[in-house]
Amino acid sequence: MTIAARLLPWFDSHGRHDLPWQHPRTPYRVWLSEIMLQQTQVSTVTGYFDRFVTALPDLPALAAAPLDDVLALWSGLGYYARARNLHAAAKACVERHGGELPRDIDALVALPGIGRSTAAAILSQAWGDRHAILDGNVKRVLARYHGIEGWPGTPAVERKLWLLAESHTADSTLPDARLPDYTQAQMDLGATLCTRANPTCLLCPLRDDCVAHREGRTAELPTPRPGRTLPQREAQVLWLEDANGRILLQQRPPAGIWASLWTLPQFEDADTARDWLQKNTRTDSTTATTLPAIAHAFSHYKLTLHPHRWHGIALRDRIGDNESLRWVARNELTKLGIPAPIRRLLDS
DNA sequence: AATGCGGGGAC
DNA sequence: GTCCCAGCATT
Repeated sequence: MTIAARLLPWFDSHGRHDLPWQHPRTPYRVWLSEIMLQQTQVSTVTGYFDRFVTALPDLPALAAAPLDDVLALWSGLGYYARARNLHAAAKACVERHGGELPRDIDALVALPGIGRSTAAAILSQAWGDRHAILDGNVKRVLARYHGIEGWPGTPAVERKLWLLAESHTADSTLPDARLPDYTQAQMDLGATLCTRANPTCLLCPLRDDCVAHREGRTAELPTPRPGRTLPQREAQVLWLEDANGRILLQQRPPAGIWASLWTLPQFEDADTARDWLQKNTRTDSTTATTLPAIAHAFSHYKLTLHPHRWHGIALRDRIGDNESLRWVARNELTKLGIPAPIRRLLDS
């Protein structure tokens, strides 16, 4: 029996049919959900999704919104390039595609933030077009089902998996009308049964034909990523408040970590922070409180933040040579894109 | 082909 | 603590 033949009946009774983007399942909502779900789990996304579509219910609304609004709606979700690309893609659709997402794989991939798998997921779910997806779930399912060796992050292994995914999607017994369900079913299987740790093979519709299950190797496949030790970095952050309780925020550079987001002024070491403070503020009659350090992990390094809080700060008249500093009232913080650990700190 | 890019859930 | 998640863009 084919994968689709086993998967579809399982999906009908055990798949997820109540995800927010399934009702209604419009191209815009499918697209937004796919972008939010890149490297992000469903449980994390649902709250952000509802808030986002309430604020920006369709593609033209997204295209017309200021980027700052989009980043504020994204604040805390991570990988902020997704939000910038989403916004840019919406604008491109208004200019080039009449305000709608194109129903074409190449036109979709040409949009920023949409790669091969995301384009396929949009086309198959929104329109029922026959395209294979290859996300983390499908990679894990196929690596086990076929007993594919090697870390799926390597191009050679990924090539293999794409070919397998395409051959299963080409199944002639898989009706056109069921492409949205087949696509969803693959992800549901990976997310609910064929999980990374402790998969529930007992309930799996594919287990009779699964190489990893047959050979007792589900714990070894897919091959894990080679280990890395993450470098450790430190930074000082200044939490400055003026006499009115407003907080001084600084917009980060357009590239790099937390690009274009608003954070507390951040420095590599205490000396640099002190110099900046003396040059740009009048701190004569104030004293600092040093707050507990904050540990934060990125995918490629660890960062320890050392916050220092000052009250009653006034800036000197001539302040630096850029426009990236802004006094922000506490109740205005929700309107800005602020990294999660900084927002947590300010809310504490 | 390798690296940069967040935040949190699961263990 | 570690690992990795509905990946893509850049180099």
